[in-house]
Amino acid sequence: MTDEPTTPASGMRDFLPEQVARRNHVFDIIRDVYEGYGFEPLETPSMERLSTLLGKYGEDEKLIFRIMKRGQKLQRALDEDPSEDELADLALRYDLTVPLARIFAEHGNDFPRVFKRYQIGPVWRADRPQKGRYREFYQCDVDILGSESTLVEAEVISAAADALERLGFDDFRIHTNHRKLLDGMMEIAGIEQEMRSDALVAIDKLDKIGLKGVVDELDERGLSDDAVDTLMPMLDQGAEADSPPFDNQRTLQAIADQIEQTESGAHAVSDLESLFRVCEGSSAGRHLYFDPYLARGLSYYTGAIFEIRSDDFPGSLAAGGRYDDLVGMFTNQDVPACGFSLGVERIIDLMEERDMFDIDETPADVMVAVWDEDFAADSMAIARQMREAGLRADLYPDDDSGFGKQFGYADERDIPFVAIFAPDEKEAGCVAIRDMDSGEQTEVSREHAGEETARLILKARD
RNA sequence: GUGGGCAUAGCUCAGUCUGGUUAGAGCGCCGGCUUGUGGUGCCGGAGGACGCGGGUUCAAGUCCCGUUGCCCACCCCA
Repeated sequence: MTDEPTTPASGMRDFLPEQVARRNHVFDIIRDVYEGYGFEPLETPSMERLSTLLGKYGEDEKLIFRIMKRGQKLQRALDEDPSEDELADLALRYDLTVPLARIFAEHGNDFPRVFKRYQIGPVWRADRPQKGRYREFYQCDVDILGSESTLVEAEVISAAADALERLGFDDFRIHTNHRKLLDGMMEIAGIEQEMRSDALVAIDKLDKIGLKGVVDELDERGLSDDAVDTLMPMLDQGAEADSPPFDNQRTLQAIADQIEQTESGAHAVSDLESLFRVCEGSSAGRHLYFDPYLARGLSYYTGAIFEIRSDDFPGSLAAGGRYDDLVGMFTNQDVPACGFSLGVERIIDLMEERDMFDIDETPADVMVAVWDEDFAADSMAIARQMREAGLRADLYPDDDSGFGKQFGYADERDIPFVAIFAPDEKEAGCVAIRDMDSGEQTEVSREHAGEETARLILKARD
């Protein structure tokens, strides 16, 4: 006995078989939907060079899990009063988007002119854990590189909306805004460039701290009263009821007149108009909610931005947007890009809370019992016949237990049938198949035990 | 990085405020009733130096200080 901890490291989780089954169920549906849109799978390593990740995320960079240099390099670094970043040369990936930009910069010529990819995998953030927030969590990303059309925005949010609907969600909103719209507003309000990201953070909090809260926070962050007085009414023209049906076009028009005097504002209005129009034909359409207060923290977004929210969950279930300059940070070429990421952990948490899982978690279709040591080879042979007939067959893992114990084991694992081959059955040349639900036993021939059992089970399921 | 809450059996928790004989419950686990047959029932059993360290006291699971871990909130984010 030692006092070594047995819980996973902070913010990390173990998954028991039942949980894995549920998670896989969710991943399977999402993958199926994404592939249905023609997205191709792409995988990148869990670790990246630290320099690849630095400078892409803004403030959040401090949450990147750094990996220390090793051996002599570490010694050398230690010798010269190093900063945290000088001690590390690698890092766990912080999201799936920046690695995508890197791989596109490397392999761009190998991809089609417009490249649609999806990726499902874990990412790591050194955040303090909290409800719906983990240090290791899966993201399910779709991204389209190489097109400036708003059709691309429409595709990625539709894929996400379809996936959510397939998982059983209905009451979610896709909050939509545009970085350039916010830029235009801030320009009109005379907010200098270096204040703008601060302003965005405050604006983004509307749903949490309310209108007055936003005004106070803008004030605290050092914006002039003039700027705040100009900015807030513009934002507020966009305020509409946050339940469907949403009249996004009208909301946009209310803002457009003023905002179109700036170049970026005009660009944003035209983008959003086009997006709203295109989406009318998509599954995202009825969920789309133009929200001028949506800002988003990540610094790489350049155009439309999105966040999916449900009233039952604090924070967002999914997020994304256009990031036309990210690939350019790795190579000279300009590659327009837009992506969307489902926060599956939060989706799964919410599904657990709402008891939305309804899946068959049985680990096997049938368990083959073992009478004694002398019958063990026969039991193995029967299990093999069952598997060859396409059944998931489990073999009782011991040869000296009574049937009572063996049935208990099958019952505990929710295995619906038990196959029995003991002296009586051997005598009769049969295998007894016990229905664990009813207790009824049916005999199948020893020779064709596989197919006959498969038929029997199939029939019982109807 | 900041604030708050919690830590007692394998699990979920009572007991702590108002210190005092062998620390409880439910569930789970093991055995028996049931030597070719489970689930339900009845009977029995195992399992805890009360997170860790120190202090106060005749006496600490209970009060005080520290520490670690987890959870929740803030910041920020999927």
